[in-house]
Amino acid sequence: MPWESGWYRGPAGSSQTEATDHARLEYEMTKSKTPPSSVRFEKVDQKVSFPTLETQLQKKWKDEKTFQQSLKIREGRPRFVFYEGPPTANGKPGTHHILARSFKDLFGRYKTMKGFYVERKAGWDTHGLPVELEVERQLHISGKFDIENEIGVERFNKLCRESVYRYVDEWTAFSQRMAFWLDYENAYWTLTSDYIQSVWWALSEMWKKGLVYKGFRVAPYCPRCATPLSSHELAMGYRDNVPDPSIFVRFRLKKDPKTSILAWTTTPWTLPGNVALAVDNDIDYVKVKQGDEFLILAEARTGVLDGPFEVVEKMKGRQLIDLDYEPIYPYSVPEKGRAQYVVPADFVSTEEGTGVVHTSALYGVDDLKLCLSFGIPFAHTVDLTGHFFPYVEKFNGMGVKDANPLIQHDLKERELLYKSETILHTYPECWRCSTSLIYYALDSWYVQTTKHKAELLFNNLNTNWVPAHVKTGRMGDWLENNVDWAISRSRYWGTPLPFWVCEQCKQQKCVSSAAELGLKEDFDLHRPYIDEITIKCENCGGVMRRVPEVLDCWFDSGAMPFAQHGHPRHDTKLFEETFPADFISEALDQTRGWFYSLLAISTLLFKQNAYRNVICLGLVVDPKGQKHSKSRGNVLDPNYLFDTFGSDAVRWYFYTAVPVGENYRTSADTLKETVQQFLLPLWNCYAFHVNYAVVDGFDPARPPIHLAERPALDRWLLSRLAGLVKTVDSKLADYDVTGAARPLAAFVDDLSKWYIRRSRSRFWKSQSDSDKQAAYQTLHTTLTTVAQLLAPFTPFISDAMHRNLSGGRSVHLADYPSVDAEAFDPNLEEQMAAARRIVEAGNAARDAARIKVRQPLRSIAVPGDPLPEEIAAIIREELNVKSLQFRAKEVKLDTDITEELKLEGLARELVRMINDLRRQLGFNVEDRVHGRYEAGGMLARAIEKHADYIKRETLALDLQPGREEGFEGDERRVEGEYVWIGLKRA
RNA sequence: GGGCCGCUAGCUCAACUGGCAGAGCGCCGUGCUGAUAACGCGGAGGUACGUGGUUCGAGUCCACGGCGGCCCA
Repeated sequence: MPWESGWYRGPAGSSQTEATDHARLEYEMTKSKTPPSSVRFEKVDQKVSFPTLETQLQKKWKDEKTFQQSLKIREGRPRFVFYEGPPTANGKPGTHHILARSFKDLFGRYKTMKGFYVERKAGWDTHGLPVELEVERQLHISGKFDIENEIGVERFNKLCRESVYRYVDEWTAFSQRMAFWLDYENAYWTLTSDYIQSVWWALSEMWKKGLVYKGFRVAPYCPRCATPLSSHELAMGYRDNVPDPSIFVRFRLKKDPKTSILAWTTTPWTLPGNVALAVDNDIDYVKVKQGDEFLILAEARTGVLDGPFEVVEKMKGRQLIDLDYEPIYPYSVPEKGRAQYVVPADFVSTEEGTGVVHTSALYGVDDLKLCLSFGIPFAHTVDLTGHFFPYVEKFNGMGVKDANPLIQHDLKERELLYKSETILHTYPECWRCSTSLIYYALDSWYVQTTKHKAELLFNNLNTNWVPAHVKTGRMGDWLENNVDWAISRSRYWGTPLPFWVCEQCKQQKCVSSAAELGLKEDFDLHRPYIDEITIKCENCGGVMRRVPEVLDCWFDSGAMPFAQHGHPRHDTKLFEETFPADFISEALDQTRGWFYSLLAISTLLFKQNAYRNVICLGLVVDPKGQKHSKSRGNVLDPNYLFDTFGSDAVRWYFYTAVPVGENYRTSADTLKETVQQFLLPLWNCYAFHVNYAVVDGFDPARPPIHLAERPALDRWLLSRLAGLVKTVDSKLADYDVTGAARPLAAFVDDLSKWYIRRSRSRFWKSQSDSDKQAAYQTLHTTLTTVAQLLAPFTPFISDAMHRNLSGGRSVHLADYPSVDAEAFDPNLEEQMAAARRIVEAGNAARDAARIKVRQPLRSIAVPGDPLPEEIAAIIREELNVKSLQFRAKEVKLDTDITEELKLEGLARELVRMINDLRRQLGFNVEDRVHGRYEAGGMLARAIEKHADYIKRETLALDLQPGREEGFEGDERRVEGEYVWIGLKRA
């Protein structure tokens, strides 16, 4: 690994820190208001290991309590309110969790640096089916029967609690490793009594408004988990190309058994529950003859018939209404009431099937509605675990899916099966356990969100979504199709529903606190303990018992704005100060999850949304665009990324890689590129500055050289910097992270590839003049400012830089940089851009002429308007030409090399050779040397003529001909001639 | 079946309101280098998913279709 070695070498050795004499500068000191407090830089190792650096800083932050300090210095300032969407404390954190946490942390730090007080309370979502399933796996049990009869609810919930605690520790370590600053010590947990009671309070408020009701409703239902699924859970489990039977069944008419109505279904197991057939009044139906049998079906659907047929009669659907047919099974209808006849319905279509819909009251949304409206009696044929009841004798105890083929077989034997096929369609399965869902009618508690749909839409409209299209697209669309929120779950580990029902008079009551039940504060409000609490009915004096269900855990997390503070039992003021949130951020799979539950609860209780700004992130996927999954084996281990590249690299990747909202095609290669393209060049700029500053004893506390007196290159950089500060700050203010981060990357690129490239000699030259001082001051200001700009993005590397550049002060306690308007110089930036275009053309011309840059040339002529001399000088130096003319037709390089130019070129070759030798011999950049040489011809003349230049560039005190004892040397070929150079440290 | 997003070089991504298709990585050549495991210059590499339309002019706007992702049903 290239960046594997340690970072700081520790305090540098005295030979390195000792400022050399030539660096003792005489500055034109103007007035100095404060006595300069010298900053002593620590030497920086170029070969940095970011992971090592990060763990060292992590420790430092912990020891110095930097996070707490950053809050303390903003106490009393206006708040910026952030809500932490609690991760489910179940399962290990993955790379995709770094994404949302990077964005959350970014704004916490940014707003703190902007002077806001940004409390950040961690939170853990601790209830719900995922936790239960994990415990089921650990115990090797499965389903409600095992939990209730083998383990017991008490022990089961105890294990759920323990499981949650285990994962929270892992999450905390993970979050801190990626520098996600939250208050972990005062995290909110959805399982605490305080939290539960806040949730109860919310439910009781909704109850008072008449928004909570119990319904007998058909819902997607997992027979394995024995619980209905909410619509957002349902959304997670659709699977394509699920094979299912597709069968056509004869329903023989009572008055004419040779004639059957043909109905179609993909769920044979619902046939024992058949209570009616539905047709559309206005659809055209036909009676056809096949052999000696007659079939009735929609005219448009006769294509489903096998073999030839003869139409013997045409009719409208309404003519079929009220026809009685022979029940195909006797199980589904109680003794009283009329069933098993043809009814009209508006949901019948001729797009598939036969235009006749088999209706089984309890296993379809439309079915139940229809039966209720016609008063058709019905009874369940399938129990809560998806098995047939004993009175369904033929299939007693069978699971519904297993029964499908048997039912088909049975119908076939009785000549009721017209035909059977298999179809592939999209069908939902349980998002946790992958069991095929069934639609099943059962008791369920609902919050009537549809009553406030207009408000939900309105509040959403007043929320700032990033990216913007989510507001009216994904989220708006979802709200338009709002259905009442099914909040109950027939499970164990969750907030118990605080609803008590009287055994005698069925009176219902919603409780809002433990005290109301006469319970002490330390009472565990979970099942099974809460189930034992009864209260006396105010209506009839009877016994009220709690309903058995627990709460959808999305309601838990959606209640966090107030529940995290125990509102209203504790600290109502704190809640009011921190509602609504200024900012939240999660991945876009939360549209139907947390984004919705926050909006819904806040709208119902407080008539406004719980968040003002929300960043909705894409997903982390593999390089092919596929979602990470264990079965595909394409999971990226976050700890591998942390240990290999560091968390700054991962964060920076997420800020810059794609526009917010898009998916991240992530791999080790993309992270490696991030390090090489951004972090290493940044670090190298910093190391360059510090290491020369150490040598030269640069003191940043000295009064700054006035801007106007600094060279063009410095003024250009500071102008670019001013523009950068403005851009980054305003983009962050707009929650445009990519728009802020990418210009930062471009700036560091310019800094490295142009400013430092063109300024190197200013730093290593021996003279200590104001030009050198200006270079140091410019670079120091720039790097310090860049570190501050970067602090919210890459908190580790920026702090390492900032501490060393500013005498140990953490960047996270600094203010965010403000724009130096004086430095802004668009004209100069344009000139510099022109200069760089000229340099590009000039280098290309040199390349075409095959003349190396070390060989000085007399002149170059370029097109375009003249640039100021200061800029022209930069171009001449970069292109190594004596003169530069403008307004030429094309780039014209004078390629005539005179002897004088040749000698100069050779001198420059020798400088490079000597410096290379210095490096080979392990000399430090500031070491003075003695030099000896052996050369002939042109080379000797070059050395003689340009001795001063060579000595200056190589820090040689002397350069004498002849070999000598004690000089280490090297023989090389330069321009076809041999030369020997020997060096000795002075 | 519907909604949203995307599709540009081998890969990852740019291009303000329509105005000569770009960068980085990778590849080849070459140069430069006492900050850089870097950098400069040149080269190879493009049917901008397809079709049709609007326009003097479309990667960009419109329509239809395809593919991928997410969501809804």
